[in-house]
Amino acid sequence: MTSGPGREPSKAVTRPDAGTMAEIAEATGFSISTVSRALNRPELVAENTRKKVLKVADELSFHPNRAASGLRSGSHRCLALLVGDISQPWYSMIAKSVDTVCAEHSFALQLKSFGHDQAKALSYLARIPYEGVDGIIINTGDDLGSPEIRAQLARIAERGIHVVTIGQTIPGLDVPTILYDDYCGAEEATAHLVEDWGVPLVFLGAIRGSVPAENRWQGFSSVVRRHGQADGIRIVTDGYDYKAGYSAMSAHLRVGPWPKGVLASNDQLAVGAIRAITDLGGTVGTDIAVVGFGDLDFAPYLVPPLSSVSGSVQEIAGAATNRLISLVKGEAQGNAMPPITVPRKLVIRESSQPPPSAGTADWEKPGERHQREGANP
Amino acid sequence: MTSGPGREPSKAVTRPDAGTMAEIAEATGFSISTVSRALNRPELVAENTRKKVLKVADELSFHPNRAASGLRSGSHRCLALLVGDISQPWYSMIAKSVDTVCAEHSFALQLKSFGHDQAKALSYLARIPYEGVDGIIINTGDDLGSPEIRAQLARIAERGIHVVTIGQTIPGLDVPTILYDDYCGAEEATAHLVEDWGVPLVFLGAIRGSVPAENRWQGFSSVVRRHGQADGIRIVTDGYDYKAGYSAMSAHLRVGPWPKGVLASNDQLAVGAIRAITDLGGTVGTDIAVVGFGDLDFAPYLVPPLSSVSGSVQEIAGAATNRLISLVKGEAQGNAMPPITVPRKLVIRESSQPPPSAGTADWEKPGERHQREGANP
DNA sequence: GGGCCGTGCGCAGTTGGATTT
DNA sequence: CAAATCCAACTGCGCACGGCC
Repeated sequence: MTSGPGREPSKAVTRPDAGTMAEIAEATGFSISTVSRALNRPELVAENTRKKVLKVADELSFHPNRAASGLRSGSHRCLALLVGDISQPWYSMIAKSVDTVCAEHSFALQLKSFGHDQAKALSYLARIPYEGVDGIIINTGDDLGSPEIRAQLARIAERGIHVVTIGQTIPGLDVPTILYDDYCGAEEATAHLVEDWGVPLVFLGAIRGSVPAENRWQGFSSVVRRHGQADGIRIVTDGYDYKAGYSAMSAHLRVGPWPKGVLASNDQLAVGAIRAITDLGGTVGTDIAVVGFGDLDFAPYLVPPLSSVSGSVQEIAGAATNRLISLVKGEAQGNAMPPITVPRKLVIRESSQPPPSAGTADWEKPGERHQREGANP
Repeated sequence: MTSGPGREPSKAVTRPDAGTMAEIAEATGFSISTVSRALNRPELVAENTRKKVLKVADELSFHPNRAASGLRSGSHRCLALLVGDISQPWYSMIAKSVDTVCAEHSFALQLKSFGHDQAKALSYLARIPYEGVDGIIINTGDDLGSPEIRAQLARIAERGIHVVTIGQTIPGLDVPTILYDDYCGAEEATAHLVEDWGVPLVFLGAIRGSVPAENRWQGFSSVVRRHGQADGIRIVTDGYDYKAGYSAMSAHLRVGPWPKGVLASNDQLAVGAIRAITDLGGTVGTDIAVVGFGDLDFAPYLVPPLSSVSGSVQEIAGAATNRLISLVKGEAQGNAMPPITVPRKLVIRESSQPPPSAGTADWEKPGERHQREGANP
């Protein structure tokens, strides 16, 4: 098989001309290590040689091989994003913002979507230490307090891989966290419903094990309680998608007196609820009010436009990513980062605008609605 | 600083007990290479030693370091997914399916969402050869035919990194592709509209440079032409989101006679269009029909439920990912993979169900609608 | 003398310390 | 001696070779 005195082993076959530091070294006459320093620590290299190296590097459109540089230095310039389910709008918006910030810092991003399946989350976490990842952002509504998850997270932290969470703290693990002020957001929305629509109200969505949903429920019930309604009514849904909202709401409406308003734990549930109400002959925004959480892109464009508790996704995801990158680069200490709480703000649209009885005139003219709407989609 | 005769260099500080092959070797008494063989090529190792190695590996919950093994072997067991915009439902559904298949094969997945920005796409592609990625799945409606993009793709292919595309072929680049039969899907939807609603009809969404949208437009106009309507009317939108559909549809409805029906290039545009029609006093499903493309999760739960041209995302994303993994593993040759075309199927809901004039009785009873609807959400 | 195993090198960089001017 | 550069070791793993029973 040996054919001639060629000095290359088997390399040229698989990846021709990989554009390595060795090539730059050969082209410039410097050693590989000088090339490396010229690129990474310019202050240690003479002005002139640095220029030469950079010039050749540019000509070869050289980028360092992530795997190789990470191997020795321990820094792979790569983050991981672990989310409940990337196909849900909320998580995909988070992913977009995280990806954007990563790209700005020329970090790569690994995606791990565990479909709200604890076992899958666990297996993803177990592999993290070997993935060549410097840090991980965790965002899910699911409860991460289980001993197995916490054990894996401890292992990860032990290996020097940094962790940042969005939306919930993990008991026993002291990592930077970005939170929404869901409690206050729910309070504001509930106050609006009580004042403009009255009681009873129902809360849609608090299944067990969801941390943000629990906060929203607490905010809701605190306001309801203040108005003499015990804790308020809680409709437990089987999941967080459109269908879950539809099913749970339908079931509730069929068996008892209708509430005056609904606060849903996210916009998908709200959409399902609106459909259920409509199906049963109700008119949302007239007979009954619906408010969602998240203020997804589609909220202003639904029929009727959906009121929702908004919050800047960019802000929350950007903050998380920037913090993680700071940690990874060693520019900051995790315990020196106070938790951030991002405010929520209620956006009122037709699905919960005060009913005709309490409202003003010109309410029926469709042309005008658009005017009002244009302001805050 | 040197305190005592400790024999470790500086390792223990940064990442204590990394769980390497060296540790397994030490624990079992075998050499590192034997451990490696026991794990990767069991047939070359004695039954007994293999068992011992596997046992210890399991106890240490050992996984090979991706960076290191990829460095030497050239296979990183990692794919990249390049999408137009991960925050759009379509792409996030694709991402979910791709992630799932990757996890099944214990491949990692890098996410690159370029926000429909050609420059960003280009910079992502330029870095691909250095990211430690074995292959890349490209899915976007944007036209990838530009010379710069094609040059980068050629470089990528040259490095032995495999490419698979979803939704469009790239001229001059012979890579496996999975397509939807958008042309036929549009034909079916348009035929339905013509027969049940009549003409004129409008097509919403064909901005320049979107390949699937172009196919949908062609399918639409071929049917319309057959009914003596020249090419049909095409409303060009400024993007693909809810807002674009709303703006374009509003503008169109204000200036001319209303069409009998609308075929939108995706469901987001359809939602925007429905809102525009409603705002201007129309009733979707009675005065005018709307059909979308994609059949997103929310379609059955909108008011009115949205007709849409569906197609299995799992099928398309799964096929693409499996093909790419086959290529990477060397189990197949790219040119031996015929293009797959996944069928589309029209799902009719209330937004385009035949109008009262042509329909039967009991059409107004809301309770009944749900019955009809329950069949196919 | 053919299974079984260890040695040594290479992958593409990074880094501490030695070497050169 | 200080600035600039180089040498050699090292990262975790895979593979060709060769040695040993």
